[in-house]
Amino acid sequence: MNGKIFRGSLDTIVIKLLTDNKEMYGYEITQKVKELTGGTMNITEGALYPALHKLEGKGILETQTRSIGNRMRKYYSLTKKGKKESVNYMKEMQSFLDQMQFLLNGKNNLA
Amino acid sequence: MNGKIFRGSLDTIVIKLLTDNKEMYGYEITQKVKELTGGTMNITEGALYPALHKLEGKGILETQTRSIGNRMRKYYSLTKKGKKESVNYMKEMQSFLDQMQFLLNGKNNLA
DNA sequence: TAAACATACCTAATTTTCTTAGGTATGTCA
DNA sequence: TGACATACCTAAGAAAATTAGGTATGTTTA
Repeated sequence: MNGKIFRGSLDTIVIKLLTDNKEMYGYEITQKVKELTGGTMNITEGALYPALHKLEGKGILETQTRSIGNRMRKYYSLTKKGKKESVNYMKEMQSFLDQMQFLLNGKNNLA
Repeated sequence: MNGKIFRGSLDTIVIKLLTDNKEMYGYEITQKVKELTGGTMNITEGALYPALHKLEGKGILETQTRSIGNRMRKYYSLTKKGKKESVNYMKEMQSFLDQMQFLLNGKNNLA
């Protein structure tokens, strides 16, 4: 993913998108993130596909492969477990965002 | 660093602290972050020292070693180059925080 | 109609950045 | 004196990315 800072946030992005959209396929996810961020964030396929496989292996995502014409698409959706755990992913990310925002904007040199 | 999500943000945290505090030594940085975040973020020394050495190698930080009694402290501060580049580090992090906040809170499924 | 580009999946080698688990040495406090 | 804090460090391994491919179909354009 470009923007450089992301390491660790890809899983959370995927899970959030699948919370909002029920099911999505890999390529669709890359396009959606590009669209939502006005091109600022770009998920590379080399990062995304292994991440999807990992989340499936963990039982957080499940897949359903469908043929669209002559093309095949692998749709990902949250499992029951994934829906439960998504809350923790969001909380952890929000906590990080808050702490980081505080470190950047807080008046850190008052002492 | 604990919290799991941070990968990539350590450099920015260090540079921000050195923007506010002129000069700090390694151990002081770990304590300061713990203090500022109420113990939520903990920078491990195994992550910090290599990061400091890397930033020094890049010409972003410079060091001055001082003896405090029989103890030695290695003080880090921003170089001229480091001060210039710090702006970009902050901008990039802020942009990430904004985008991420939007992805988490934005109404992503209106379409 | 052939070339280029978009869609759609994937992997492997390498790099970056972290965790874990040490090591060394001095200072302080119970 | 033994534990804990201060203060520096490194090395092995894991995790998650980048980079650079590969395969195949569908669409657009020169």
